Amino acid sequence: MSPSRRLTDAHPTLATVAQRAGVSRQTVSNALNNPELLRPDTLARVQAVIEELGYTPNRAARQLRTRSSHLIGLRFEPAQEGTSNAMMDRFVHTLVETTARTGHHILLFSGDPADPLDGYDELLRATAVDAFVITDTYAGTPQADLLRRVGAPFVTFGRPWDEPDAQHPWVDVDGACGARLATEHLLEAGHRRIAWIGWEEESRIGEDRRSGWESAMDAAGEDTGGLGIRITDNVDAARMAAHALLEDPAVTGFACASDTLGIGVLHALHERGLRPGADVGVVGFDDSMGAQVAWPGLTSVRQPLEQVAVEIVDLLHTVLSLKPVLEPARMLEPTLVVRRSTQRS
Amino acid sequence: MSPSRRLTDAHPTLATVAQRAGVSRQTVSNALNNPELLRPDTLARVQAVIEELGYTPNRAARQLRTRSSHLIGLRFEPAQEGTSNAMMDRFVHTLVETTARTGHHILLFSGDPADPLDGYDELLRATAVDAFVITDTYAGTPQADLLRRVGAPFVTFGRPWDEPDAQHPWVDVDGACGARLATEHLLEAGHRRIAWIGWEEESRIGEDRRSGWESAMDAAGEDTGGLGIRITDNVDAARMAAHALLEDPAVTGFACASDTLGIGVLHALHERGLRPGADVGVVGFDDSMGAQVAWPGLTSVRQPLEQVAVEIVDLLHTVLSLKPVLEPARMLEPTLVVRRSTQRS
DNA sequence: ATGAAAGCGCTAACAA
DNA sequence: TTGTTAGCGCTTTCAT
Repeated sequence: MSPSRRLTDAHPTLATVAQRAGVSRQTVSNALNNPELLRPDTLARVQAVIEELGYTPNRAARQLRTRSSHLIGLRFEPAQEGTSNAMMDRFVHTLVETTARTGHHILLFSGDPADPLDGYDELLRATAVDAFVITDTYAGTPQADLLRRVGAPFVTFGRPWDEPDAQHPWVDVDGACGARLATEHLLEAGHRRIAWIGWEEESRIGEDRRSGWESAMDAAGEDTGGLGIRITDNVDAARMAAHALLEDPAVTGFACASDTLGIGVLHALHERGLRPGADVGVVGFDDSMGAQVAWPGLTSVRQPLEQVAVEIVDLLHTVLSLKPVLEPARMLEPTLVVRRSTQRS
Repeated sequence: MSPSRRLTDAHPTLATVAQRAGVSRQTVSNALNNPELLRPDTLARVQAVIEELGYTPNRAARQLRTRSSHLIGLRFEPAQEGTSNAMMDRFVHTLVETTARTGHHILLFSGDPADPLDGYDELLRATAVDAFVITDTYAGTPQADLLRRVGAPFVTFGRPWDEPDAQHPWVDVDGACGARLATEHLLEAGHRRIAWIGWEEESRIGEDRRSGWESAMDAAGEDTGGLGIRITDNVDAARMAAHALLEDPAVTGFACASDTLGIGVLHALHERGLRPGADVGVVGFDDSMGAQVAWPGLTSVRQPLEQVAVEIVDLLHTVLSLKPVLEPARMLEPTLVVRRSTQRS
């Protein structure tokens, strides 16, 4: 058995490479960061030694010198309103992959859930990260205010609800558009009295989505009176709300603010012996695992999370390069994933 | 509007604090790292200045000097076999919180999915991380071999299937125990012929779980012939497998390797007009969102992911402190979350 | 108990 | 095109 080695052992440095290649340390540094400055043969020689020794620049030293850690901070919360865990996973994965393309990594940190600002300042003062991605913007954007104040680069996933003309870069998904898509889809299937089951009024995301339902109904000349319900995000609450609404046999469509709510409606239909799709159309929101496995399949609005991540990284690079941000606000459109809960046949 | 400031501006350093407090830089450093060396009044004075200036030591400089980044590397994959996205989320969150308590952060990196080793070596050579947490151990542990070879500290979530006496520290959840729990629960509810719907034979995790079903059935004196099915992890495959098994009316129980499979069984019952719980008992695995929202509620085996994370961090600290690891292999037991799919009433 | 000196590995600025 | 010098902010060692 070979002796256990510590991480620190035997790491070649610039000096090792330089000596071996018969050049100065600076030349090796240039070979890495400004290869066009070297004569081709010198470059080749240096690169060969780098390869041979398996040399990788020490991050700490580089960071100390350049004041750039190539680390992007992301405060990692448990499930958030409007963003189920699995959604975060899709988002974060693309974020990791996309930032990796420019040698950046994601640094996860935690913070007191009661204090949306917790954690940011310390990482900043320690110069541990170059920038932040902020995801919990649904309750205002105090983090954005803080970071703007201290001049730290950041991009948010989520628009600044309370300050529509805040100048910071953000990417968001148009929830109203998603709900409109859902409602129009139900209208096309022949449903007229389409109910909305959404979240409490305090939820900005919830109200935004609801507005999409309203506008689609208005455009179709349908009355929404008594059809818009606000409840907590919970299967049973939705089940009971659906039962109440279904007392009126004219109600044959449900657009919901989440898959959880949509599944609650499905349960109510089941209990009433109504057939999802054939008798009553139901659309959820988020295209979560629940929507995929629910019986008989729940049509749902899917957010382009991968694209959100890509756009965020793009904005991040612009911000970090100190270039002016041409399009600091980017709204992406969700799509509808059709399953049997809205199919008549 | 205040002028935009770069991250680098105006960060106080040791020297700033020292000057302000009228001591040497060294004394400030000691105030931070060896406060017991200072006279109480000096310490108080220095701490006051640190507080006043909002000083936080520069990570890069400290890392360069101490060769410790306080960063833990975690390769972030999309959904993995046996670990749904939402599960990873629960696990990672606790990991972030627990490591934070000792000033560590999680660094996410990606790697070529086809190469389980991709990414590790580079971070190691750059001395970017102090240690790794490895989660994708279901297909062997080549990463562990690599890291052991180069002497890098790490802990795996998942036992070394192919090398049962590998000496590296790991934490895992006893899947056989979980399946046994599920099967015994069904037996207690009065079911005798209990089928197993699991994954393909190549899956170590799948075979481990299956063995728990077998041992529980054996202990109860029940024959398992023809009752153990191996399919891909997919609702429809499970639905069809369940239909086939239900041709034998004596089959009234299903233990499954995942919630997806359990939900497939629920769909089959529904199509046959059988009542989950009352007529046929079904148990899933993972306690995912699907199990919670499935109609009428799917009993499921829940992994103690939070505890897994805590144990991993504990092992990590031991390894990083170069102390001998007393209990390098830790097997945790899952629990059963009972819902209506196994309730007779 | 406190201070001075040295150096971790790198790159920016300048000199050759 | 390449080499020399200096210094990023910190901690370790040794002297006081």
